[in-house]
Amino acid sequence: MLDDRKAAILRAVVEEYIETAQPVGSQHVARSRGVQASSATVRNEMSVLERDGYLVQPHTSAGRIPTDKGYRFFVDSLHGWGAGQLNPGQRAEVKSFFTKAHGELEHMLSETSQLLSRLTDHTAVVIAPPHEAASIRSVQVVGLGGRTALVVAVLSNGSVEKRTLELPVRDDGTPVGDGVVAAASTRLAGHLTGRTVAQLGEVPSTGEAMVDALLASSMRALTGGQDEEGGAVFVGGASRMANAFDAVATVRQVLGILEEQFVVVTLLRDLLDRGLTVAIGADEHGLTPLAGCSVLVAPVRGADGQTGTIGILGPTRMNYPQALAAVAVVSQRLGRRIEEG
Amino acid sequence: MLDDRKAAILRAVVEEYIETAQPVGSQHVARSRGVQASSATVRNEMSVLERDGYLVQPHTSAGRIPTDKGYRFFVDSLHGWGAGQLNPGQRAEVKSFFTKAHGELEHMLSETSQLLSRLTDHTAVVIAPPHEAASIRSVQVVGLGGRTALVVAVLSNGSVEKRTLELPVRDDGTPVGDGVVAAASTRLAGHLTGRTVAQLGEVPSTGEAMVDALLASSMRALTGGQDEEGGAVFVGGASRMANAFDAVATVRQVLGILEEQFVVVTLLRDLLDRGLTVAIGADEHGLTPLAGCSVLVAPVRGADGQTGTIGILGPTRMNYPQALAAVAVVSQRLGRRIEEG
DNA sequence: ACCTGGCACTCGGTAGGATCGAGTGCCAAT
DNA sequence: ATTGGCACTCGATCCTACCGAGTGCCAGGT
Repeated sequence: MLDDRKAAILRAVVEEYIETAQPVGSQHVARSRGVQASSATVRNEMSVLERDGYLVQPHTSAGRIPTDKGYRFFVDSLHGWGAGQLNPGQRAEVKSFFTKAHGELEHMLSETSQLLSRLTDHTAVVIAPPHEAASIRSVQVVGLGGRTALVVAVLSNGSVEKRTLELPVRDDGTPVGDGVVAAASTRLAGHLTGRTVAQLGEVPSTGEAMVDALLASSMRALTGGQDEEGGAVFVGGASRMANAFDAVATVRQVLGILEEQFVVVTLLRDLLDRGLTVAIGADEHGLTPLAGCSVLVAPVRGADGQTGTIGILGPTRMNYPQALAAVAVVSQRLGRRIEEG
Repeated sequence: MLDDRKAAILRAVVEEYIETAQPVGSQHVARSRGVQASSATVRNEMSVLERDGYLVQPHTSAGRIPTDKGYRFFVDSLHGWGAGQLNPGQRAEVKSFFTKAHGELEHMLSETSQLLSRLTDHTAVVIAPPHEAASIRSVQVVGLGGRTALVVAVLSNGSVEKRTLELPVRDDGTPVGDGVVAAASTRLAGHLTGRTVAQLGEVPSTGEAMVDALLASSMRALTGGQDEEGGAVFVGGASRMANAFDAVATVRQVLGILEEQFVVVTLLRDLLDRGLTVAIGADEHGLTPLAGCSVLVAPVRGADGQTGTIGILGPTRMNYPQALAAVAVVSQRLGRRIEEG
């Protein structure tokens, strides 16, 4: 693909550009270790790299900047060679975070997104594991006093799903009473407890019309709301996006995307499905408003093979080794932590 | 305080500055309707207004810009005179939103924050009503399979509280079984159902040690986590903050504040307590990182006298009449909607 | 055949200077 | 007390010159 020297030069350019955000010239590259050549030679090589699409010049007689393809080569060559390490302070931070972590899953995931953001100084995203595989530990129908009731399901992974529904009304126009609600509740519990969310099945008729009606709407509520497709999204450190770009318009655009949870979830899931861990630029992740951004993902494997997702979003010129290391270690420890419950 | 002409001039300056974001000069003011004077007179008046702290000049021989004090006078004079109206399109949007609104409270509040943000083109905040006043409709302890269990409480306002806890262990080191969990669950339900969250009281001893231990830790979990003080925070349209300022550093700072839920909640609650509906600049809202920002709040009164909060956050040079109108109508309709359940 | 030092050239960025014009402050006249 | 007039200020804009990092290319060396 690229001979050793070209690769070394390209790596040097990427590294320096990531650090300085300035176009890098042949002299700097020639001086950098790992490259054994005069600036003139480097110039020649760089012009070839440019012709091959790894570098661009912002304008004639300026240094070179990596293209998305350039970054891609960089991270690929990185991937093989063993990623970077977190510095000791960060390692300690991660460790103390996960030993102190406790309480609600949601809360912990939210905190995790902030941790990851702090580690990388970029925006982090954490997506809770979907609960398709989880089994139902308890279901309950609770009347709320008015015409409305709530179906509450507790899942084996500790999450709680709830749906509101309208109580069926009797012929005289009044909603059904506590007795009917209780009957439906126990019957629902009897038939659904232990099943997985994915396969709820049917609850056989009781013979009592009102109870059946309530059961039906409960089931509808439970299965209906499910289409959210995967768990909640936690975005941490969105404000750090403002460090990444100096055009306020760009910041706006990126933040706009981050507000659309659906888009974010789809993006990360899609990348995982494609087996990518890092997507560089719009060509790879497919979101034109995120041109100039890279996305980094990792699955979080807990028990039961259910997987959550974590990722970070930053400018294409981000510190990939550091970010990859952070994502890797956090995904690993978070997975372990979830497994423990 | 200010004679009529000065007031009119000040108003004219504020209005034009809000619209154009440019320092406004005496000629523009003289030409604006509501002011009957030559530009020379306006100049004299404006220099008085500047001496009194209502206006500033960014630099000599430039137009004037309102100070926070100037904005304050403006919104006060507005307040008396009857705020602005939403335009018909926006009215329609609000109406259709609240007729279509359905489902989970949380989901609706989140959507509402986005609605409010869309209406005002600023960042909106919605805080769910605290559930101190709500009564408990159902409590349940559910074992999760490992050493952990979940206490789930359904409240009369439709919200669900859950806390994880460690199951007590028997002498032989194994966690207590389903029987104990069930016993604790029913006992808990018996004693707490119907009470308000604020006054949970004590659950009398059962005589069985394991059950008592589980009851105790359940109660600790229920009362302990309560300190979150008020409901969840929903921030809508944070990305619009990037429209308000063109210094990326400012945007960063403001977004940073928005990420600290506690600060946001405290801010809005504090303003409500002080009886303010609009706080202009750091002097009034007290957050130096939000210098150059105004905060607009309104309570959302639902049933039971429990109140949520909505607010918007924007640059001091925001369209106050429009924003006030939007906040007012949304708070009103949201309150009504919540009351209905 | 490949590197490398040397050299002319390019072009963005910065600094200095001239000009423009919106806006002010002040004064004298009404 | 108000207003027209006038000199003055000062940011914004434009132009020019210049600097320097960087390039492309060539000719000489290994």
